[in-house]
Amino acid sequence: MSQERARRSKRNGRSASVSGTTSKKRVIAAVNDEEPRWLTSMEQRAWRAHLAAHKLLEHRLDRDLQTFGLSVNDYEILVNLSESPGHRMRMSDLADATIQSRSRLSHQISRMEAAGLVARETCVDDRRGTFAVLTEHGWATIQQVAPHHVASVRQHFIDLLTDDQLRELEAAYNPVVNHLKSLR
Amino acid sequence: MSQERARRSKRNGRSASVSGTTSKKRVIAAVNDEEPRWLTSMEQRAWRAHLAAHKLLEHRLDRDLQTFGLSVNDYEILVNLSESPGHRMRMSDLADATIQSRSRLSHQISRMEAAGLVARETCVDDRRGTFAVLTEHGWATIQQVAPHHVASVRQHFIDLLTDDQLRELEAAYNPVVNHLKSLR
DNA sequence: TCGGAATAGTTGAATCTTCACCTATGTTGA
DNA sequence: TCAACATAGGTGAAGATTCAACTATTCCGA
Repeated sequence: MSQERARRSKRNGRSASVSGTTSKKRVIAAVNDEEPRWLTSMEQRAWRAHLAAHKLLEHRLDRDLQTFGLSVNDYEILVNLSESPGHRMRMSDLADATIQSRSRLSHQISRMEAAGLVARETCVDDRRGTFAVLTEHGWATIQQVAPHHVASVRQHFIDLLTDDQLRELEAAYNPVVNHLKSLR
Repeated sequence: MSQERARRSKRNGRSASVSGTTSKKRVIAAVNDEEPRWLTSMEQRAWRAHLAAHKLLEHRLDRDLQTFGLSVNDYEILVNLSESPGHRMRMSDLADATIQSRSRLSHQISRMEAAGLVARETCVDDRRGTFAVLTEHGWATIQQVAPHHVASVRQHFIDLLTDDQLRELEAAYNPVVNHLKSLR
């Protein structure tokens, strides 16, 4: 996803090879002490199925949303705002809810602002803060697009699974989500 | 993921509002005929768990790989090449295997070539073709990094699930993957 | 109450991805 | 056999994401 660190290293005159930071050495030691526990073929199939399904799904949903000039990221923002009181959220809360960096959200909101979907409002309680607020156009857009998006999600995902499978999937992922959120 | 279509529309002087292509009208008709089948709260929880888990996982794995100057995309390429006879694959096959566009792969391979991880070789059988080939450095890199990456995948995903859950997950996703691949 | 630390958010530059277009080679059928 | 078409891959520009650095405000302890 990002090769910036490597390039940065190069720019700084450090090679991308194994050596350098203390934390890296610690990580390496932790693994070098023992024989790697490679994935069994079953584990590998599950892991690769997850990766493939996600990539293909996101690509397909993006395609379907393109019809309306939206990306899945745009859609996610619109949904979050539309479900919030006053159709507004603090930037940080929105960044957390959509699992992305504040910087990325800031750029994204700027683009959506330019497209007339949202507006920024400064927060009176905490003058450092900013609200992202749904505009009329944003609200109209999400209402119009939502049925189509749900249809896509059903067609390409939900309706291909049984209720039991969906429940199992949720039960399986929740610990993963909690684990990873605790690391942030 | 991509707002390009929307912007392009704007550039072309067409609005991003609902109207325009024939295919769009068809899609809209298909949905407008009936009341949208909204997701049940169970379905929604499953869908959102999938999305959250994937985002968090990819972010974490990227972080862990950054230690070695690689992205998950780089890693995936290296794995595919290292598992192929002669440590080489045709560009198109590699693009299919990693589920990305040829253009994106081409840029990616150029960057990895610059980093000394892979090389391009022209194909003698089909002179339109190109092989991406693992270099010594690429091979050394994947061998060195793989144990750490597997440890990450285990720590943040595999080891948090039971064998049954993994099997169910694979069984659930395979139809989705097949469905979506058939659409491409 | 003052000054340092923490928090909220933005910005610019570098990198990565997407799209449309382009070249070169191979395939096919009239 | 040769013209039309299809396939393999690359390229440049525009858009999206990341990282580090920055401003402005708030918090908090001495």
